[in-house]
Amino acid sequence: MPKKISLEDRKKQARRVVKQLATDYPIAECALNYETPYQLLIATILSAQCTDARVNIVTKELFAKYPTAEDIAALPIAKIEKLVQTTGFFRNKAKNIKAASQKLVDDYDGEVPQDLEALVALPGVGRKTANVVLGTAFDMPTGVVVDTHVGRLSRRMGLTAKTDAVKVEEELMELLPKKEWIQFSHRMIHHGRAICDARKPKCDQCHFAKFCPQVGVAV
DNA sequence: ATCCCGAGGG
DNA sequence: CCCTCTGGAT
Repeated sequence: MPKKISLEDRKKQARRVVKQLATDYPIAECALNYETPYQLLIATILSAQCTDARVNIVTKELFAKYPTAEDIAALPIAKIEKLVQTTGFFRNKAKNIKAASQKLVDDYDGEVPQDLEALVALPGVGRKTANVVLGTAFDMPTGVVVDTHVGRLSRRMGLTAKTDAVKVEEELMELLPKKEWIQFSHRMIHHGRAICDARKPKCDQCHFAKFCPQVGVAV
């Protein structure tokens, strides 16, 4: 169990982290490939328990043939399953992608609504996916994207002790100014993939090591 | 064997 | 709260 950290300490630590993130990752962008908000929505649904590199391989073919909500809503489930098979959870993802696309066609003229409640009401779209779409495609941050990387790094760096993603998000929203939310998530994800990975974090190469409480500690 | 830009259902 | 869904990568 991680020990409890004071709010003041966590705020101070958050400022260090934000500063180092900006230094190490001046360009904070989404690693998923997409041309439209709809495509980002689909790519983000596919990214569950899958690497972004794998998602990009799958969406390259998917979006070339079926770029819009109308296109995917019209596809048979079996066809979608085959297209997204290598991203894992393919039956759930295929069903959700078709149903969400159909709902977009029916209720929003095939466009993606710029509203958290409306997004979360789409099949297969939870808080994490909705935050990604609103923050990245529409530049309308409604929260901090907390995926497996953001959660893991936030715990290792002493920003939170929570494991539940919603609670981690609440604590990060307390620590970070709203204008930092989007870049923070993208940069933390980059750092999580490149240096601070789950199995063997490269602490010897990590610029955060000088203020990271987890350096040299089994995580 | 463990983890990857989760969400839905019980 | 828990469990389930899944292939790919290391």
